[in-house]
Amino acid sequence: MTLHDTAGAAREFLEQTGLEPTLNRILVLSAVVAGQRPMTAAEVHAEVLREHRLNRVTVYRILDLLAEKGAVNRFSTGERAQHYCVGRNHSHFHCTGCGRVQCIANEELHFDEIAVANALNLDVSHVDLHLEGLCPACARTAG
Amino acid sequence: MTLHDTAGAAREFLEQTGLEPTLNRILVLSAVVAGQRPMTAAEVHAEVLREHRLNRVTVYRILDLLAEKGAVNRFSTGERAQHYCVGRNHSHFHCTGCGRVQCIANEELHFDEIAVANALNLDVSHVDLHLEGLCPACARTAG
DNA sequence: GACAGGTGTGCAACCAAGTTGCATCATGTG
DNA sequence: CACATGATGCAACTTGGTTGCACACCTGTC
Repeated sequence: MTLHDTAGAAREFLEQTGLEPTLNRILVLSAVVAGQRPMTAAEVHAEVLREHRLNRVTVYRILDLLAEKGAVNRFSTGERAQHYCVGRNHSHFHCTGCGRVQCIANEELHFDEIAVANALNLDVSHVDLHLEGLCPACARTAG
Repeated sequence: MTLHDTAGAAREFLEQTGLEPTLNRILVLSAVVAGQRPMTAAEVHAEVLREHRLNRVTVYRILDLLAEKGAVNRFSTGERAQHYCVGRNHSHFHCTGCGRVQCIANEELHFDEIAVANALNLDVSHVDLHLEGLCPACARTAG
């Protein structure tokens, strides 16, 4: 998948959300959508740079905006950099061997996000389940 | 609870784990144990400094060591600083209003950490459930 | 067409959290 | 005592992210 494949949807989303669909925003959102796994801001920047030059500060600002509008999820793996991805009802597996992060459907984990959010008498707006361990490839090498 | 109340147990833990029970280590571990909620490295440092001077780098190194040995949990809230706490089978609630973080028993959330860890055919060593929202006090102010 | 106001972007400087390299000190062992 | 080992302090550095400010561009009004 390339940025071009996802640019249309990205543009559409921006318009619907009332954000001006500037080229930078379209490309940043497209990059996140096109990415096969959660990406850091630096990775998004590098990806967009392949076809259009823009400042890294702009990437941060756009990602902030998109996260705030709910277009992308922002989460932290415990490493320094935040990660960004799209989609709902999933959690993240972080391989401590190679550092890669992947999304895993909550269904597959038999994890009910809503139930957990409602279990407390607290105003929970966001639930984030983070799994850490070794991916199959790293487990083979380590084992 | 003060550092002195927890120092004995801290010393004992260090000895059992084969770590030299230096004063710095005892005080750092005591501070985390005595803390009512998860603390950042800077908070631990400040707490220990109240009664004994030590370098912030030493705090980072000791916390690393303790996390590695399993004496403390290290986790990330999405803010920049890592948080440290003790105890097992609990998750964390992060108030986006006041920034405070608190531990919540997994039982109370009806969350089965082990089941989630075993749901996948992956080598999961660590599960971390992060809840975000408004604590009662902040919800009152905001609402 | 001139001009005001708002928004998006670039650039340089900055900041906070954490890390690294190296000197020093304490402790233990032959 | 000589030497090795581990803990600590200190300064410098790195990384990811943020801020302040200038400028470009668009839109609406006169």
